[in-house]
Amino acid sequence: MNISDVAAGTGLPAKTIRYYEDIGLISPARRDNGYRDFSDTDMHNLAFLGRARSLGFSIEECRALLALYADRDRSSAEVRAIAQEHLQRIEAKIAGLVAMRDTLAGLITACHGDARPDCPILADLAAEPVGGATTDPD
Amino acid sequence: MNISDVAAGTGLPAKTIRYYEDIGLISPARRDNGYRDFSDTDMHNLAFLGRARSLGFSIEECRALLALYADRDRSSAEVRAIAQEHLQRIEAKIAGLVAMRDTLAGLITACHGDARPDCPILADLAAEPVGGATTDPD
DNA sequence: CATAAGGATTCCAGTAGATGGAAGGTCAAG
DNA sequence: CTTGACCTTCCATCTACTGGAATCCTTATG
Repeated sequence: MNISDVAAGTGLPAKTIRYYEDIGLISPARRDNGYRDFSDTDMHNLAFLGRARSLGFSIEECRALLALYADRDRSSAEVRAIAQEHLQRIEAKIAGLVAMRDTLAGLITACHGDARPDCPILADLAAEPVGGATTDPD
Repeated sequence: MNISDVAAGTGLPAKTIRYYEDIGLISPARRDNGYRDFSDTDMHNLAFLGRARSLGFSIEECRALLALYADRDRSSAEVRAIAQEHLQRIEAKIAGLVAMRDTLAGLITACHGDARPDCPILADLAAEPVGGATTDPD
């Protein structure tokens, strides 16, 4: 198969597929004319990579998962550990974003958003470390 | 003030402060010896930037917000628009991550995670477009 | 056979937002 | 004068691609 077939089959851009070869995630055969010649396995692995990436696994995690996938003697515990760690990072990211969202949503609600310059959003961003607490902590 | 004072005062690494100067977010004065000489305003602006960044605003949004902050004739509507747009991107990101998390959490729950190679996580990543439809499309 | 379109190839550069490190100038203390 | 802490610039690196240029290969058509 040519790269465009694989691109169509996996949904990955040809550029990305070449990149994945560059960084050693796949190693498709070459024809005499220099064209890559993808096997069904290559295609399958690329689809695997596409799905893993869409779940947010990093390239290095994808590399590890692909190796485990190829290893018939793997333990499911190894795979689970990678996924678990990734899940925790996602949870952390969600928590961070939710905190951002809540703050931001509060500020947006507080801002009248008209022609006047008065703006709680800027006021908050500009906020000096509050006078009250610093003046009389005890 | 020297850069390390501002770093301590804002919580931003000196490297980041230099970087912000590089990209034109701030332009501190220079002393004869070449050292940057930060004013209170510089410090204030850097703190502003730090807070805006921590709310997830992009550098370009920060630049816009800083300009609006400096503009006494701004309309709060402009600020609100930037924040609103940013909020929507955050919401979208959260939604994407929550979808990832749910899928991943489901797979992790399904995986026994022991010494056996059998693993629903890999099985899902490897999933071919289901056999049923492809075998008999007509 | 010439040619032109459409794929394929490689390689270089750029994206966001820093961060690490090397090489070297400066300053204050002893 | 030396030591060590601080400052400077510049270049490289990170993630995961993506865009574009220049060139080569294939296939169809006149």
